[in-house]
Amino acid sequence: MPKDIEVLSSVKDESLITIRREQIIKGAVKLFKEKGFHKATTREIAKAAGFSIGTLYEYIRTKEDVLYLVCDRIYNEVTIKLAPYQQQEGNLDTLRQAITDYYYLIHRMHAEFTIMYQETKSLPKNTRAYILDKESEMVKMFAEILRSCVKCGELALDERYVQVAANQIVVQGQAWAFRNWAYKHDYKIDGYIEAQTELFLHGLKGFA
Amino acid sequence: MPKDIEVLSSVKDESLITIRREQIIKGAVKLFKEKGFHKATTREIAKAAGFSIGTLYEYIRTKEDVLYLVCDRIYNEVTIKLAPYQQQEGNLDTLRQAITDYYYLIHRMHAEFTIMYQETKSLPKNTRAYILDKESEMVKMFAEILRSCVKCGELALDERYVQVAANQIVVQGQAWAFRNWAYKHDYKIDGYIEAQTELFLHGLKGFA
Amino acid sequence: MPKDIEVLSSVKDESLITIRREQIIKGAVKLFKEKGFHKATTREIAKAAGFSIGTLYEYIRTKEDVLYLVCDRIYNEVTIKLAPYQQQEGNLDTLRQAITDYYYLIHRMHAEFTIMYQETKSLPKNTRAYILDKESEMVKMFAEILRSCVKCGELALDERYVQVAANQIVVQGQAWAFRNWAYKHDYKIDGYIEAQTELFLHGLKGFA
Amino acid sequence: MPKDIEVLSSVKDESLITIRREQIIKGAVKLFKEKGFHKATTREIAKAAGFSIGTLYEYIRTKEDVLYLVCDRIYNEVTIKLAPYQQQEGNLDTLRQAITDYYYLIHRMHAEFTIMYQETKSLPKNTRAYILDKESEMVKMFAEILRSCVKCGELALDERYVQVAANQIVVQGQAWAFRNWAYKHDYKIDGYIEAQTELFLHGLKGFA
DNA sequence: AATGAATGAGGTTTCATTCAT
DNA sequence: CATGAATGAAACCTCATTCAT
Repeated sequence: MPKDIEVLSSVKDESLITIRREQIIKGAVKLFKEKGFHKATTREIAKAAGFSIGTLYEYIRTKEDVLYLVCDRIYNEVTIKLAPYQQQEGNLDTLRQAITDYYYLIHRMHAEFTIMYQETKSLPKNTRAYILDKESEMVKMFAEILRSCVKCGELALDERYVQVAANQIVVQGQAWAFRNWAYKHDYKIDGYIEAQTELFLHGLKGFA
Repeated sequence: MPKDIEVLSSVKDESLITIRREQIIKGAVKLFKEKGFHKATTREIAKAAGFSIGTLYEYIRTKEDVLYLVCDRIYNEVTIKLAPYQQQEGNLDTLRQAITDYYYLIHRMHAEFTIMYQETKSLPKNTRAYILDKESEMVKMFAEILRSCVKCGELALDERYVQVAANQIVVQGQAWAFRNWAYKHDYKIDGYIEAQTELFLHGLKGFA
Repeated sequence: MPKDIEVLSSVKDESLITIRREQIIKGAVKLFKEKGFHKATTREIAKAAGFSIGTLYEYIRTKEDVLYLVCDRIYNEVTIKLAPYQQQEGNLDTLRQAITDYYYLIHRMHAEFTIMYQETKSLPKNTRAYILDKESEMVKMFAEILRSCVKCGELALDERYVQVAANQIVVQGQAWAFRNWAYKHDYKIDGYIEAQTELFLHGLKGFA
Repeated sequence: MPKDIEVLSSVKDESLITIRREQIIKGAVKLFKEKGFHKATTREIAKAAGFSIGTLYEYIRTKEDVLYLVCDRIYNEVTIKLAPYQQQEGNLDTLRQAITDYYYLIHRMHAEFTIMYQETKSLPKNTRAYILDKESEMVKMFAEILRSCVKCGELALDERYVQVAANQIVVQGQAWAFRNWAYKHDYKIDGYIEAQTELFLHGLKGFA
């Protein structure tokens, strides 16, 4: 379990910090989605958050902190959403439900996911590692569900391929966000989830 | 078929342009891979290419041109590599072969693919559209092969899902590049190709 | 009446803007006089104004803005100085007085006038048009005084030539600034004003 | 009499130098008129002249040389045109004729005159002094004609004011070029010459 | 004599960050 | 705690000039 990374703030009042960071994340997501992390200036971020540049720097230390805040937010939501599925015996229905929940979450937060996806490399080394750790955990969670399904006999998936399969679930979910330009004309989220799920389960050969 | 976008050069000698652009692409790929497009400076690009900043600007007009050159290069290679598969009747073997060729190409050019993948949004609007067009063509090509397999009876895939499937092939290939951190401990490219192919064809349920 | 052109500033405090712009104009005039607009660098302008390059750009948006600021300043002063003569019945004494006031102003601001005169073409199109408009207004003002003199019988100047005459007054005044190298050995401003006035009024033939 | 300034050339063939310089001047005048000396690049100058940048530098040593070539050309033409009036006894008719010749020349070469007028300050010190010298000579020539008129009794102009008068003739001529925007709607060159001449001779008071 | 590719100093402008108020 | 003016390093790009061919 990755250790939390603290974004330092010179403000003492914790509840205020929460409020302001909320504003920062909300403004930043909108901005980053429009123009990307690099083309968004700190002044614009402050403005989008609803306060001055000086105030912004009371709650973060560098521009990269803002990006981290956004990424961290995503994984917090994911963690909350998928908590029920962790360390629990499951079957194919559990898997289907986890995928559905995960994909809907991505759909709801597609702006955030796209940003994370495209700007991760802009994070400083340590925070970047932290984010990748979080992502790995998520993969691990899906891997566990897959193993559960194997254990209870509903799936016959060789252990060697559990990793690819779990990664695939995660990637194809994120693809709904970062590759939406390719899907939006032909699919809605429900159809996408259905198609992906069936493809996973039955493969091309058995798919009708 | 998207119309080519010309990167203007003030140098007249076409063969020299080819040589210098080659140097630019090679240097830029290395650099962008290391620090990303935005953190790489034009002077560094020039240095990595092996000449002065002034010379660099004899062969491009803006920094974004360099990124475009890199992206364009990728699709040229892809087009060449996958040309044999275009507009041709095929079966499951054809599909397997196309996927294999495509994934090996990505493996060989993983640096380039990662860059393209993460920096596409930094391209100016028109070149960005051009690149997405190229990507769409590739998806379309895999879609056609899939339809061929359906036609010749080796596959039973409803037309409604051809799009997702084709996109999935493409995305999972690219994932080998941009998500290598997740795969490199457990897979080599051959194993990855094999696993992906089998998953596609037989799905989780029938996979052993 | 030409509409004012706003030079945008990212600073909000209006009075501070006034102060800083004053510094900018003062420094720039000195600098432009010495080396001309093109050879003066923005960094030098900032230094001459007494602050950093970053601060300079808080109060202007482009180097051309500085030139515009200088030109605009001149016409503000001219407008203030010559306001009493506008839209008012006048006679030869009025004319003499207006010329005298105008020429003294030019003398006092000869550096500024020389700059405006030589660098006007460096202004971007719209601001350039604005400046020429202002100049036209000034000519028009002298033309009106001339017409007054005709109306009250102190002058017999055909309407067809009012334009040249008015322009001549303006040009010869500016010549004191931009052509000072030709006059400074033989004239002081008073002698110059006197000579010009008499030449205008009596011509070469009657001049003694 | 100012000593000629040599623009060095690495080409030996004198007649070729003459031809090429002609091309340079012609191209440069067109270019400078359009965008000014500073915004015109040497490459553009070379292109406008009809040859390569390398060749351009066979016939000049610095960009400023081009400007000097243009200015020098003007005074050569003026000298040729006004040669008949030098060191010769004259009367009012001589004066009228000299002015007319001079103003027509300016009209014909208005592009060149405007350039010289606006870019003189961009010349390096020594060539600039040379050009101002040439200008002074011209003023002196008109001054001499004026003195002739006084001597032969057709004019009653105090010696103290000969300088202003001569300068005025020169300046108002140049104004036709550099201030054409102010005149072109109301005058043609003939009307302008007539108006100026009459104003000079009879002044505002006696002008009808 | 003509060419044009190469050079790099230096120009303008941006923007993350600080700090006095 | 909030503000926003000030800072200056550093980015992108231009262009006068050279020199090998």
